[in-house]
Amino acid sequence: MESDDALREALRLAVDPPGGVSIEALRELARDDDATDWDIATTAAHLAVNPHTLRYYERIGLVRVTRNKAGHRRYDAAAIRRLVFLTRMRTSGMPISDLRHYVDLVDAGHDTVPERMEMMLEHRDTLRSQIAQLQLALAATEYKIATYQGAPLP
Amino acid sequence: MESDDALREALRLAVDPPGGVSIEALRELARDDDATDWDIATTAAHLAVNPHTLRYYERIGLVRVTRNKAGHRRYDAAAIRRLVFLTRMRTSGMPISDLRHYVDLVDAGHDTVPERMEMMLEHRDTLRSQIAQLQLALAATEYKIATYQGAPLP
DNA sequence: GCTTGCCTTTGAGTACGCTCACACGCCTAG
DNA sequence: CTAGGCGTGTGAGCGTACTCAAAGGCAAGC
Repeated sequence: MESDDALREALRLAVDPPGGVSIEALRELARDDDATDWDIATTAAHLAVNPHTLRYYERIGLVRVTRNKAGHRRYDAAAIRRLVFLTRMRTSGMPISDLRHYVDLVDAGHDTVPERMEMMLEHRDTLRSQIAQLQLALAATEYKIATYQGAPLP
Repeated sequence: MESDDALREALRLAVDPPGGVSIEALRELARDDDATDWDIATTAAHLAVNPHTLRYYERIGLVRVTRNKAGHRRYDAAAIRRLVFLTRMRTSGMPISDLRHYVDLVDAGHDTVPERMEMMLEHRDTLRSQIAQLQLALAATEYKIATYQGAPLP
């Protein structure tokens, strides 16, 4: 039933919000475990990033990706999960250097959990103030809109 | 009462949130109108930007700034208001090129109100999805934190 | 008078995060 | 068998938005 899979894939791509893999797609990837590894194009499409970016992330050590016998990248569920996390952190403004440090900590094992938590706590604060800033900007924008709607004022 | 002013200024600087002039400070600036123009250092401090950035914004035509007889910039209430708006738009990700276009429209007069409103409507949408993205990132971050707190899990 | 410090202009330099060019390899369809 | 399409690694290039360097001016305090 290959066309069935293709159809489901197309539907999923059409439905998923831009800029993120859906939770459902991720869950499905986790369910059948190792059979459904994605190639670089599929992965890039789901994550809404450039395939070049995925190669770049691997080059700088953010993810390790296995290869098939042709030497092509195959992204398994663990890699996708990490990439989802990484792209979320990136789109929320965490610098690449911090992410490199973070994955180094992950690779170093359980002893680094306190430092990782410290990083996440700090990022949480950053995110909260970012959201607050954006809400101010949104208010300013809506104020302008209201002004333009209300009066022919400059 | 110059030391009084200085004291109030210091207090205001201490209290204002980083990354923004307070509404109160702006209102006061508007109240006594032309007497309280700010120099570049004061303006930069209130807007939480580098003085170099203010010169840059003027250079590329985002603001017009008057000079005192020594040739130094003096930011009046109108300039500050525009800069507050500009920095809000910048911190919320509007590109400089769009801002240039926007101020050109403002300078071109009332006829451009529809296009300006169009820009603001579009930016409002951008902001809303940005906020949604950040809230996803916040949820992911809080999930990590909870994981690290709950179990000594990777 | 001279130093100190903040200001001026202009052109150049930097940081970041991709993004691309190039030269080549594998696999499938016609 | 060969052409098309997608993949590979590596070094170089790019866009954005600042950020700084250099050379000099003015004004107040010692």
